[in-house]
Amino acid sequence: MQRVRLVDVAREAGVHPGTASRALNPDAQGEVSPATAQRVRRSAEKLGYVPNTLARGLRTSRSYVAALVVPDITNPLFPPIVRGAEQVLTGAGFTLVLTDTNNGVEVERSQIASMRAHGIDGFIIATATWHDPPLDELAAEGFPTVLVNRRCATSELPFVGGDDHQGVRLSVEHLADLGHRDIVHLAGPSDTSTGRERAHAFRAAMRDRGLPVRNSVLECAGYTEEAGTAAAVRLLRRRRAFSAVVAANDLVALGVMGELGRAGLATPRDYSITGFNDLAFMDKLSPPLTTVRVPFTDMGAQAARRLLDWIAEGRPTTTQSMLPVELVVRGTTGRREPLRTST
Amino acid sequence: MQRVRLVDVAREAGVHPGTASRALNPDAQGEVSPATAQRVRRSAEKLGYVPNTLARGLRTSRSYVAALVVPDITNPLFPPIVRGAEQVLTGAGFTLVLTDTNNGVEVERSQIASMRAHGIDGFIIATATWHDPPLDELAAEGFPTVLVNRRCATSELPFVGGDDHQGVRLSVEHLADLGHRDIVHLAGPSDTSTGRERAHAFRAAMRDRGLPVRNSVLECAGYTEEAGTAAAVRLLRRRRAFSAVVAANDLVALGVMGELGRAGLATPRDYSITGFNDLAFMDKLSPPLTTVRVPFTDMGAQAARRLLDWIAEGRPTTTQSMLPVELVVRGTTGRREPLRTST
DNA sequence: CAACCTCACGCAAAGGATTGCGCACAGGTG
DNA sequence: CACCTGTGCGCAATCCTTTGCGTGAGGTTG
Repeated sequence: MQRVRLVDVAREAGVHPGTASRALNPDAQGEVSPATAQRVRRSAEKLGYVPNTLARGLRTSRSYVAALVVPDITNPLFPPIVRGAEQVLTGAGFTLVLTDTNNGVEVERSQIASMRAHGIDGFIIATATWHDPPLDELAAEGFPTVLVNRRCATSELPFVGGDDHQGVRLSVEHLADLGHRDIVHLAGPSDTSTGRERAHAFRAAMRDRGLPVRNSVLECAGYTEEAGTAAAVRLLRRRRAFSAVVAANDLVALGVMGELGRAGLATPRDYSITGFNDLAFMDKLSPPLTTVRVPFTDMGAQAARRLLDWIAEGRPTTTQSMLPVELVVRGTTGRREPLRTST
Repeated sequence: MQRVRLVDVAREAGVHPGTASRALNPDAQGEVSPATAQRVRRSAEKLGYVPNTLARGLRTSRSYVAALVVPDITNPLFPPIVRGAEQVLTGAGFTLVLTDTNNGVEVERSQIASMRAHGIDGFIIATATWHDPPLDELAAEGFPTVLVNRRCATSELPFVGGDDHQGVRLSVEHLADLGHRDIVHLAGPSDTSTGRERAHAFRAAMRDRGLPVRNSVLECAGYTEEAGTAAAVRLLRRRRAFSAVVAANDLVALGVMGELGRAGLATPRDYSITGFNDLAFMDKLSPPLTTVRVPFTDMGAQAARRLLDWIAEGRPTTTQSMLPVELVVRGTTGRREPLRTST
């Protein structure tokens, strides 16, 4: 275990533990003479003193630990967020605890409780659903919490995410510029803010371009490839013409492309499709996916900074912030060709 | 903060805090009458008591926190490991702290120190380099630590990884079966166990098939796409015939395919190539990558179990364990065609 | 020279849970 | 009825650091 305690350092330096504490604590520099401080620091170094963060936390009720809650770390959009947050946090002397709820709201609740018992200083939450009681509770208590990527309906918690509206608008306009009129949106689940807002933005963008919006939105069961596949099945079954699809995200797009491919439809020949997120390797598909790039690393980093600010200031500093996104045009979007309906 | 303390529960139940502690602690069930225990538990529930893990940890020097150290969470091979470990850990009432060293050995050292100051109970390390002093230190102190994916030369720390030998052997034999003789291995960095061992396995497998091994191994600077690109440049510059390459991992393979493609060489027409790891989306490339599938989620889970065992038993339970891997044959390997040298 | 101020440091409590030790009481035995 | 055993529980120390308060020495001012 940790053999050397503050007392040991104090004894070595010939001072009282309290003095040693002050000497080592930058915030209390003024309260101890430079000479003594120097001596204490030297002793600490000599003995290899490492403060016991638990004991400190017990006294100060500050643990310098922040928790990041993700729905599924295996989904490639989260690692960059984790990384961005981790860099900022450790840069500020904080430690990151990570928890993966496996998309379970019950797990989310219990994990949040457990983390709080561990005395963490704040949360970064990437699992927000549109109605999310545990988060409302956090918000009500004023516990430092910032939402990332997704937000929820009610709470006034600070949020940092990508500019979904802009991303969808860019996609729609790009497709419209290519001559597409019958564009469908395979929306994300409506219990997520991203699902709702992208769908909303889609309708708005379509209307602005004078394109038909009736029955142009299908909701997917999740942000997964399987959900995309299922949505594509429904899409084909409708026997309704479409020449382009705006997918809720890259994974959904992948599922759609797979299913449509099985039905004999190829992109960009038979239809155009856009994704969202620009996950790793999306440029290596064939054809490479046209999608919206979201600065996830920045998102994680910003969320962490917001959280740190809140912890330092004692109250939330900003509310919502949207990071700019960018449409990256690749191979899955092309000029609209004479319509071909499904088999 | 946490309003309700053990004292509050004790008062509510009309007992001494010490008794309340025992009543709530499963390990001390025998020391308190069932009736009292019942009453205390009821009070605890009624008040919504959540034990303060810091205070408990301070006394017991057990924090129920384990740390996972990865070199770069953004590398798609790590998220599954994280996930596997996280599931097992939280299942056992543990919390996972994650730290990303950004491939820096100095960061690794400081993070390990910082984590220990936080009183964590053990480490799962995925950053091991072949010579890794911080790990030797951990090993020497007998601090619960298990290595995952990579191990190091010296330490006797428990290790769980994929069966690199088997993976490489399967790749080589597959290529040999397709008629390839001039196979090169683009090895991983020799300061990683995976780099060394895959290279070793490659030579052994080649020899066993009676294939030439002289100058057949080139070391890459890292496990990245860029390193693969650089290696491919060197490969072409040698102007030495080859018809197949066994890449150190998928990322390297991707880099190689990119560079060789720029030189006018296509797979599987002009050369065959195998990867290692079977990252997400590798089946969606064109052509889809032939590679070795490694059970990363299991790996993470097993590593976590080993760690938990060690913590519970007070000493390491097993030493090395290799998980079986599997060659998944896809589109980047084909029959050897008449050789074409580079431009 | 006395009264007062400042600065540096010591003292001890606090933070919340665990646990070894010992006491008291209930039940059993001679 | 007296004594003994065992069980259930209370007491207080402990884990380690931080911090409000107090004290003494040394210096300044009237």
